[in-house]
Amino acid sequence: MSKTPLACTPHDHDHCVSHALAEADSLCARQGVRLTALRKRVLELVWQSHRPLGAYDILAVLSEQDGRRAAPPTVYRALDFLLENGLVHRIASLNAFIGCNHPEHPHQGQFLICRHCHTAIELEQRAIAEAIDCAAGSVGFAVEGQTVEVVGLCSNCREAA
Amino acid sequence: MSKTPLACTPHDHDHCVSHALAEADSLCARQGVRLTALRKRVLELVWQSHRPLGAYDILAVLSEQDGRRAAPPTVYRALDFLLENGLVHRIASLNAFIGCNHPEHPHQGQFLICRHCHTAIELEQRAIAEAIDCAAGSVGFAVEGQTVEVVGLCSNCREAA
DNA sequence: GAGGGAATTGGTACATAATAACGTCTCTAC
DNA sequence: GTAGAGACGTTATTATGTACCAATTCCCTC
Repeated sequence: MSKTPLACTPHDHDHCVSHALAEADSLCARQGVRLTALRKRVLELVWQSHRPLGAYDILAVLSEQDGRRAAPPTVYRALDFLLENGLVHRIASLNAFIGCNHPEHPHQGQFLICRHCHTAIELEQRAIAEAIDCAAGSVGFAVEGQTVEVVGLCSNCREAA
Repeated sequence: MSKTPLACTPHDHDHCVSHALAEADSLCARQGVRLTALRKRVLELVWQSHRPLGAYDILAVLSEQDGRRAAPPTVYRALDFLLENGLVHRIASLNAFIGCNHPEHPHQGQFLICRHCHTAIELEQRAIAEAIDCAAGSVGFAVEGQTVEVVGLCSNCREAA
């Protein structure tokens, strides 16, 4: 995992991570579910990375940096919890996870993934979701979940190229 | 792999598979690429299944039914070829492959995947693609590839439920 | 504070998905 | 017919994800 240049300054980023963690805390409290130390740490790692993070990347940090004796199920359980409670999203095309920008309301985001810097931007465009619902409805299909993942070049990397 | 009830009669289905294979033949001839026996067989297997088929499912058929000594790379190479030439699509959320309905022109379909019967329906809605392009464009993101995979209940399974 | 049940985590083993690397064969153009 | 490219066989390995059971922790009740 090489470090990616961050879009915001380190200070901004730290702030935004701690904000996300605080919001997760209050959200879990309201839902009556437990954001344990392990789960919080996994959430922090996912948020600290601007690029989607693989389960085994998380596992490596827990083992090597935190000195925790962790095996795959430990990480996947934490990720399952975070997914269920809308705190992270899974990017199917990358087998990776990313922090959710709007955990306060249930939704399924759309993602723009830069093939160069690997940053993922979360969108939440009703127009996209509606176009899908409409097309599905016209063939009698009842939508339950949408996966929208777009690969390309982000504006920064376009300029650099 | 349990058999799924087919949307069309077996005869129709056989017809549609052989039609797809014939079209693939002529398409490859036009492109100057070789649709070898192995590649054609893999394409046939993918087409015969209404549900997306995993690489290892294909591998099992090649080994057990065809008696061919096949290992994973054999299957993945054939699938790579078929993907490159637009003859099959990959469903990222299922790690599986499905025959392309419109191989004659390059495109990336959208897929409706029934969680009950596991059938996948390919859409090709410009409205969806355009909604995505538009949203991406507004943040300066240059789209190169779209993954749209929708899970839910198909009309047959809704009625049955 | 003690007991008990549920939730959480630790840990092993395994299942599934995909690729690397190298050798051999086959097809085709010349 | 032969050289070169492309296709396939083969072995090994990496990457991703899950089943299962044991040990621990948390929280509620008494």
